[in-house]
Amino acid sequence: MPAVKTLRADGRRNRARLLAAAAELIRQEGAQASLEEIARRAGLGSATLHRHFPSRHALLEAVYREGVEQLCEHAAAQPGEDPAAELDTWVEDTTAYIADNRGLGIALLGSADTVEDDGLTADEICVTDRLIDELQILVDRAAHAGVLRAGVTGGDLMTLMNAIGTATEKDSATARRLVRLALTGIHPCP
Amino acid sequence: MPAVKTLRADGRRNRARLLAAAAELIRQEGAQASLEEIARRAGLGSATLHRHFPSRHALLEAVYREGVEQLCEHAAAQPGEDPAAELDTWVEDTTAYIADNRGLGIALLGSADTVEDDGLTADEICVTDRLIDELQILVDRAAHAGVLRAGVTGGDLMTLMNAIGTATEKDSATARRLVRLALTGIHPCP
DNA sequence: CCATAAACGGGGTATCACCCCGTTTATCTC
DNA sequence: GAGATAAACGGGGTGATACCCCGTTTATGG
Repeated sequence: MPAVKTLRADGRRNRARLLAAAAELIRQEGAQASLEEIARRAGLGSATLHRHFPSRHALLEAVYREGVEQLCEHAAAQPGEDPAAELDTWVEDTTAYIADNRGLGIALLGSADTVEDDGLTADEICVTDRLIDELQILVDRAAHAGVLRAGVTGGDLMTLMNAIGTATEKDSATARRLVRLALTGIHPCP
Repeated sequence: MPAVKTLRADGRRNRARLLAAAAELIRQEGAQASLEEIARRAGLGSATLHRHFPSRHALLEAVYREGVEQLCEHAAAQPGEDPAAELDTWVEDTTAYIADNRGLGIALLGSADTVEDDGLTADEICVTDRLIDELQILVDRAAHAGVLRAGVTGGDLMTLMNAIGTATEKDSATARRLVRLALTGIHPCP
């Protein structure tokens, strides 16, 4: 028997429907979208939503994770030659994604301290780690090439990305411009 | 008769109580604090709160404005000699303030598009303008001194400040570090 | 001091998050 | 393949909330 509990077939299917409906509504209305409406659009009862995702935070986290996976695959598919440009591009693309998916980042960051349920934090860290792991590879490479200001961490950039992406909701062009602005500061001057 | 309608004495007093209660609760619970609870703490009925502030956005905006006034006075009281350092300090201080007053910035930025009431936008622009006016003086001075990268506007910095301040809620030390990180990019290299 | 309009707040409605618990359904065993 | 078993479901209840109607109280100016 597997260590991780496996969902029943209908459970998996309904969970996927909920995630799809949530992603759609969140893109339209932001992270405070009605959970009832999400369940309604998925054609399921609200109790089912709450069983799969015990809190709003858990649902947001799951939606976020899906996008993150896509981003990571996208990033992995584009190995660049210039470490600085590679880092910049990844950070810029990821920030634009966060901007396009309104409020996900801040909802995750901001509700971390209000989460009182145990066990949930583990999952959350998992997602952040997935992103930071990917980012840290680029950060290390840039640092090794000497094109990164000392003391800059993957976590710093992660927070910055979340910040800019969230503040420019639905306006990924501005997000890109601002992140580029902020990024020019992380490279030592020629 | 004055063009602006003046409030009755009790109206002014109760409005002030509501603002004080709102500022306190928002500092504790963030921008999604219960409006009923704010009215309760002010010792007033919820209808009174809704009469003074027709939407959550209007209330947040009023609370924000008070803090902004203080910030502007604080900034005006410290005329520096180095334009670059002066700009940096103002941006850093203001960002730290935003961080300390959880979610105010993003709540204002993010709900701008959901506001359907007319006339409200005018007030909102007013507050943003007050801050940007102050900022633009510093930006212009830095630009004139040649210590500002071309194309950087007061609005860019404003969004960046809101972004970082909001993402680092309650952690103004991190806010300061990140804003300093982002800022080093806005000055041309020596 | 009185008339008038401004300001108030109790209580209504609608919506929401979240949960209980009886019902349906997938899956496993024989 | 049929029945046992537990997993998954969802109708509907609870309590809290945002927001508003409307009868009552109170400030203010003549």
